[in-house]
Amino acid sequence: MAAKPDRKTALRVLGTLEETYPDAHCALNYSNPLELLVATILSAQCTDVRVNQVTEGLFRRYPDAAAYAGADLSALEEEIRSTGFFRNKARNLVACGAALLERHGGEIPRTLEALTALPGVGRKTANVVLGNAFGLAEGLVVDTHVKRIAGRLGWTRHSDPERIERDLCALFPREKWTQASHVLIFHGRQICKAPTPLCTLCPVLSDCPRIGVTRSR
DNA sequence: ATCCCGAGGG
DNA sequence: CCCTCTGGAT
Repeated sequence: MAAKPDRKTALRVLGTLEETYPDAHCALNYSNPLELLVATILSAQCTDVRVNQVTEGLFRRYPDAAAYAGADLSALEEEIRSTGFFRNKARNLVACGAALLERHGGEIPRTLEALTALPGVGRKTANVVLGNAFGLAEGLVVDTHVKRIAGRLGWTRHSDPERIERDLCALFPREKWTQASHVLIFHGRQICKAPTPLCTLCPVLSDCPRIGVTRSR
């Protein structure tokens, strides 16, 4: 049996990560909820740097939900082509604009349920928007980095992101969820990488179950 | 070849 | 749980 995650240890780890990465923040740094939503939709399998480049011009041409709803699909595809998965993303952005108009008067809804009901918006994107645009996080942002770290630290034994999120929510108080997402993602990108973590540089190595199991450099 | 702050469908 | 969708950087 895997030892169940120790809440006290987990909180200590999180505290250390917060001290180590005081500037950890959302890589898609948009206070406008629509911009954040669009940027996050575009971020699938794409670097945040490229998303920021692409969205820079995009927001001028598509300032609101109506602009996406009425967009020319193939033109939008071309504009976001370099972010990958561009056909899915363009179709979703247009459908999303229409859904925002029909269901929410062109505004961005503020609940997980309403956000995930939008085309192309899953749990991860919804949590990013809720936490960073509204300060109303209903959970943690579980991306590939958070998945990996939660597994390595023994915080979860699940692989399904929804169940991982449940485990992490149980581990940390609600007011820490958004910042926890940021430091975990930052740590995952800089240190606890896949497949080779830079353990010699890791600030929470002494609390990591992988000591003695995994070699690193 | 492998990775990038995923979503939706089988 | 699996698979597909896609381009760009390293």
